[in-house]
Amino acid sequence: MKKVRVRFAPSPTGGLHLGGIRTVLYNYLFARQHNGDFVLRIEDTDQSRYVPGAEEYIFDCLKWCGLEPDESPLHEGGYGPYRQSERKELYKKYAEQLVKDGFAYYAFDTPEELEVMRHNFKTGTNPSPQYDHNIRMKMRNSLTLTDDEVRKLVNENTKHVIRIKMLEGETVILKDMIRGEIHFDTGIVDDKVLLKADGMPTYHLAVVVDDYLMKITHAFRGEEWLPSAPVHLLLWKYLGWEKDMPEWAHLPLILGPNGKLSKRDALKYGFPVFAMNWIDPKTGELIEGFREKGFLPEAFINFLALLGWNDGTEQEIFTKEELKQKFLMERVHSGGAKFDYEKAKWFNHEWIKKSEVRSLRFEVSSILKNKGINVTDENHLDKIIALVKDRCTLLTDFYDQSYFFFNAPEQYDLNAVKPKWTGGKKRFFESFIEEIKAIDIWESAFIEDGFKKLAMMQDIKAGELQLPFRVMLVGGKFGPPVFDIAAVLGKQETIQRIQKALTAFD
RNA sequence: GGCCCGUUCGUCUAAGGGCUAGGACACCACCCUUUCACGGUGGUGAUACGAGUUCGAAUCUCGUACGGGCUACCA
Repeated sequence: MKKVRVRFAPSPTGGLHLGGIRTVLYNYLFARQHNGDFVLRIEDTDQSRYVPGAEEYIFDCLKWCGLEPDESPLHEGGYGPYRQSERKELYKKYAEQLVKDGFAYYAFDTPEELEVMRHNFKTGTNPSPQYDHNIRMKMRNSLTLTDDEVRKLVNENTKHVIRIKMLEGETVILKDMIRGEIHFDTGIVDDKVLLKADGMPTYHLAVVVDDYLMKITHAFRGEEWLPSAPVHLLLWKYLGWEKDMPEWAHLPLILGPNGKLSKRDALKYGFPVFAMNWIDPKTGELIEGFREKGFLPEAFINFLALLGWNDGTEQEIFTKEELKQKFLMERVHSGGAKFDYEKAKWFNHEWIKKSEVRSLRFEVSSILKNKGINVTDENHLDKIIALVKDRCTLLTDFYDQSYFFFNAPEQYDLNAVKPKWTGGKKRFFESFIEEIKAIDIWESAFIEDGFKKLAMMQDIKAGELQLPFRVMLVGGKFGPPVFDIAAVLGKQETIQRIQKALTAFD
């Protein structure tokens, strides 16, 4: 049996968005499930749109998600090079072969001539005429020119492309793992350019040649490729490689509020669409990524996997290991799924709650550090994380939920305290300071016990004292249970904060 | 316009001819908690429409409507 090999082929022209990463994810899961290879190939043949640094960015994203490929420009396997620009000659060879075998032809039409053609043939019922069997005999190509003319043009280095010659009246059948059989009439597909005038291949040629040469067994890509699938199928056939053709699966699209999810949606609706921060090279705009927004990679992978797939049970929280075991391409939906940021946040919340304290240490301390809080005592930090993690939806929430452990309040929510503040309550806290000094075991339950006993002795409801106590410790009506806060703060700090607040309350 | 794909609560989805169409997010109410959350209990809410096949249709077939994608020397 053939070893499973899947590939992902990003183009370094933009950020890696949700749909792209989900495609990587499904590729990755499938490969790992079958002990196969996961190959990353870079589609950089469109030099005009190439963004320097985008390749590194893609690798960083994959690393953060834990979806690193076995073979790529960075981890060479036996089928390199892995950048299409470095395989230029290869594609040319096969394109020429197709011409020789009569499956493709040279076309000398200039962009301007194509423009004229589209304009002239445009009608009410056909707003976008294609370069197809209907009009190719009206254009300048090796089918309409004589052999001598063609030879002359080629020898003079006239700019030309190679186009596939799509037949008329044939039916191509695509077998898709998700969608079943799809029938296409070859006559309705245009004569796609295979090799561009600059000698670079288009996606159509490259994907077929690379998949063959790299021995790819399964090709998973987005649904937007479905309409050009017949071209690829025919190419496999024309090149004589039909028996090696991979199995196909066209993944449903991830939709935004209106249509295919785009970076516009990110800007407009304020949710991330990229794994990591991405700076638009054209506008210089920063588009925030899931990582920077405060997502755990485990949560990110989890909700992405569930956007278009489920295992048939009611389980929603999956580890990568579980996904690897349970993922089934046949259970991927055929309909597109709208991205719901609220649900994505819920997944993150679940993952933060589920995470061990020690696995959050690094992220939390760097978030605090960014806000100017340097954590020195790891033990102290662990206690804080344990206390507040259930209240954090995003990692960045850790700052709002815990800054008061590191800095005594400068201001107090006096409106919450003043109206009910009495001399009796003031005396209570003065004596509570003494009570605290006598507490041997500084733990939440003992502090609470001492607090309540003292309140009872002074004939004040303990409940009425808790809010002032809270405001004394953190400055306002927020935070975890107040005695837990005191316990984490420590005896000395608690006393100091009460004293400081007592003067502020007068 | 043509071609292709799709359509179950607002959103993600389960149910592959047979209980009252199930779960999750969001929303609402109550409980817990003298902060805010977490948590718990409950609630509102869906098979796009029309035919056909069948004892029986969300499920199969056809049509319509709607949504999406493609229609580049971009991927």
